[in-house]
Amino acid sequence: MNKTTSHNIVIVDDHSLFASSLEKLVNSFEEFNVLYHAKNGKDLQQKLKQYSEVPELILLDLNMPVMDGFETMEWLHENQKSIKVLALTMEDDERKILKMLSLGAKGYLLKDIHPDKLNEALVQTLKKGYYHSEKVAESLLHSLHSDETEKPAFKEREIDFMKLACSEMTYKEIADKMNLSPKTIDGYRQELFNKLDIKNRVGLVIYALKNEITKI
Amino acid sequence: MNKTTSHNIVIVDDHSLFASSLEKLVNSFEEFNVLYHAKNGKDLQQKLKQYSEVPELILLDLNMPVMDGFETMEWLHENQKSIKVLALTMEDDERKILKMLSLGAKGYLLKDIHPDKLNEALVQTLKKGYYHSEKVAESLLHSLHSDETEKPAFKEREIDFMKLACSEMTYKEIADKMNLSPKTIDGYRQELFNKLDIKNRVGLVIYALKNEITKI
DNA sequence: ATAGCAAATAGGGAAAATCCTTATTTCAAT
DNA sequence: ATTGAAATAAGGATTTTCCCTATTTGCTAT
Repeated sequence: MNKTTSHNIVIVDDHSLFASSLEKLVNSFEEFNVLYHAKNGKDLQQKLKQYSEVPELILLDLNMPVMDGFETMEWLHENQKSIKVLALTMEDDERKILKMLSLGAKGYLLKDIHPDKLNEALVQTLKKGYYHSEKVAESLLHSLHSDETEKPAFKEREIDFMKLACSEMTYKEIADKMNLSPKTIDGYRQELFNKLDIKNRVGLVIYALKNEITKI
Repeated sequence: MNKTTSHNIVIVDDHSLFASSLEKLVNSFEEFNVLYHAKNGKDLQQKLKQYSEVPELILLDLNMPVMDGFETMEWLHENQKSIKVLALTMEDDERKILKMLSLGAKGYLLKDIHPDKLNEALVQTLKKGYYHSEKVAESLLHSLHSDETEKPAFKEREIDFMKLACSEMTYKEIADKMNLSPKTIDGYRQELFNKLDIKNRVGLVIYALKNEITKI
């Protein structure tokens, strides 16, 4: 094994089966070597301290407990700027892609990528500094050209209200819970109905779930 | 390599990166060898025909396009009874676990399982005929002991109504769409509220989405 | 055929949600 | 100090939803 040309990689993913499997795959690539893997951002921070060898590149999952991919990316960009990061996830959600790239990720890979493409992505990221799969590049172009206005900006209290609206509580009960008059809640409701172009509470619930304001 | 004690495995998963990675991992286990992997049930059917060697065991993902894990399990149980199947998926949804086991799966693994446990699961399944992780066993016990009655049986029209209720239509509009009197719709509504122990339409929407009566 | 039973229909009235307009307070920037 | 935006909230009309109860219709088992 030619260790001199072997690049060190770290995998961050809460699914240990996937992480371990991926480690085997990456190790099977000529030029790459997995140092270790971490369960989440916190675990990564600890392991970066613990191990003297610093990886050149991190493969980062987004959905993780404790400290997710976005928080982790933010921290890495602040504290470990020399490490290149590729996001690796199931979801091709346009907003998430943009968010990760804006936080400093060098690329965004989907988990249904072909193994050969992963190798290529790793090589290119180290060589050119970035990599984007066709699918992701397409998504980005689409988001540039689409004139559908992006998600409207919500105020904190509106978001709180939306979350509570996705329950069996009446507006009066929601008002109590938020320590506001029912009439204020009615104002939020009206404002949201207008902004989102919806007709009733079910429309609001559907919007909140589709846009992951809340989960059920 | 001692091929005589090596058991043949097939992986069915639409995420080729995961499938390829998992293949490396399984191949690293002494007693196991991956024959090939398939993208979904249809692909598996074709490959089973194509290759003369029949696997002893299949690792089967649930969420796949074209032909999902449930359909595939059903087909395997009908047509390839000698092949043992382990479901391998992210979701620890009790109903899905029960459904897979009732369709004849020998076990149900979660993708956050530790690699060593996967090896153990494969060994045990071939030796004892089944394997269940602690987490899944717990789920099963819970479902046995929980006296919450299982999903109530819905009438066709009730299901139609529930789907339409997950929209911005008023009950009157739903009645029009279903060619029924609004009062009949109100009857469905009432019946469902009682059956599901919910208070209002938002509760119904949440139920329908949680139980995948409909999707948004 | 007929008793039984579920599905469909429906009335009345109360409660909640919706809609529209307008008013007050707060707080920060000029 | 004044302006202006954001948050809060009231009045009041209308529609939708919710709940209880009752009748009619149509199928099915005996």
